[in-house]
Amino acid sequence: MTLDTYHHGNLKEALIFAGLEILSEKGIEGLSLRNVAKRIGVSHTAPYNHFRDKQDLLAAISAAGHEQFHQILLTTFEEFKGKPSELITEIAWVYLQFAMQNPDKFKLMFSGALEDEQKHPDFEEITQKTISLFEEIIVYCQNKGSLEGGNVAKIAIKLWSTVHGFTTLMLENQFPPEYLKEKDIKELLRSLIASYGLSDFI
Amino acid sequence: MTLDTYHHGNLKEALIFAGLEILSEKGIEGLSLRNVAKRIGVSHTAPYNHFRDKQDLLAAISAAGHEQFHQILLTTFEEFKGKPSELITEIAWVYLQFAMQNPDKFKLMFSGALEDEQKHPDFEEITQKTISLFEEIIVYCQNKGSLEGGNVAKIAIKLWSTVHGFTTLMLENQFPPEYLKEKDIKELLRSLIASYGLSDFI
DNA sequence: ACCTGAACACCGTTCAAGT
DNA sequence: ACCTGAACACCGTTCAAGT
Repeated sequence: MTLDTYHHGNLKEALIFAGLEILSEKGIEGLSLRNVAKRIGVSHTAPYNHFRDKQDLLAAISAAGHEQFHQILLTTFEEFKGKPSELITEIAWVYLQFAMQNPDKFKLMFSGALEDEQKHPDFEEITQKTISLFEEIIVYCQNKGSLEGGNVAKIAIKLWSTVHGFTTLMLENQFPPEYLKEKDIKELLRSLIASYGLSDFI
Repeated sequence: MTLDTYHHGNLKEALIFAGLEILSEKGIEGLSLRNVAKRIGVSHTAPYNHFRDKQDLLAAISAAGHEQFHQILLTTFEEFKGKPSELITEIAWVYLQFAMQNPDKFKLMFSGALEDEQKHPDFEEITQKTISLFEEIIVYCQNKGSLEGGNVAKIAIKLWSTVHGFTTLMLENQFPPEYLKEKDIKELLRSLIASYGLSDFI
């Protein structure tokens, strides 16, 4: 109606940000195109000027989540470079924490709401960047002697599978209560990945 | 209209079966209450006589999937009791295969489309049965010396996390292509869980 | 007890129209 | 180039009504 709703300027970024808000407030079920449009006071068809369809908006929101996730991992890497024997455990710990603190964001990022990911280059790029960071951390730990040697891809698959599996099973409440009674979760995580050859200890 | 659509008899089972069909044909996105009702020629409100809401139908469909999954695991256990050193690998292999062959069924079963699972006793029961089977297999392998000793719950968490993580990451195409170029997947799975102390080999 | 049809408040998407 | 509003085909859910 009035001019300030017109030519919003950075409508695209506003839509992504609103999407992240709705995601944490109402979950992935409550995230609709009409919802995010209404939140920033724009017609429900306006998003189509910036996104091909809902999938395209979801990919952008997911990519924003991956940017945040990558930043957290990078910070943890820098922080624990001096303690290589604790580094992998710490990475696993922030992985789990990110998922528990942002459950719906994490689900959107990793569980396949995105069907044709290759169609969204921004998403592909940040995802590849995180995988490269994972590999960098693995090689760093190998050189410091706190992780078994050998093929990096194979160790990446092992560690990532273990941590991701534990995280998703925790997130979806699949573990029976008696599995989690014993110790604190961080200690459990540490023992999970201890099998992968932490040769020297603290 | 005519009498044969009336008093369908076993409408509840028919709805669950139709749901499983739609799930494998059109995926989880294409599974709606109106959809499954239409498939068996009943009004779109008829399901409400047998299910509280859509969640309740989804829980029943998921439970049916878990029944099938449990049967597969049980068969594999019986089949490989004579080869304890291969048993865990074989269980992991059918776990992965079930997921790859029934992707949307697997996602419905494990990724949290069900929110309040404790409200669905059938679902809870079959899920607990499968976990008990897992534990039974672990203890069997421990006694045969093909798996490390120690707390069963902890080993269950380890193995399940690894296999489930690998499976979901495979399912969602999260691994970059170069991770999977090397060898065949079953060999990769075997090496993934080899760290968990397969003391004697074939 | 079990099923139907109208009704309501939501969706994603397309399209002609406005600036 | 960017935004709007009507329109269409779908949803889940409720409710009065039928047998």
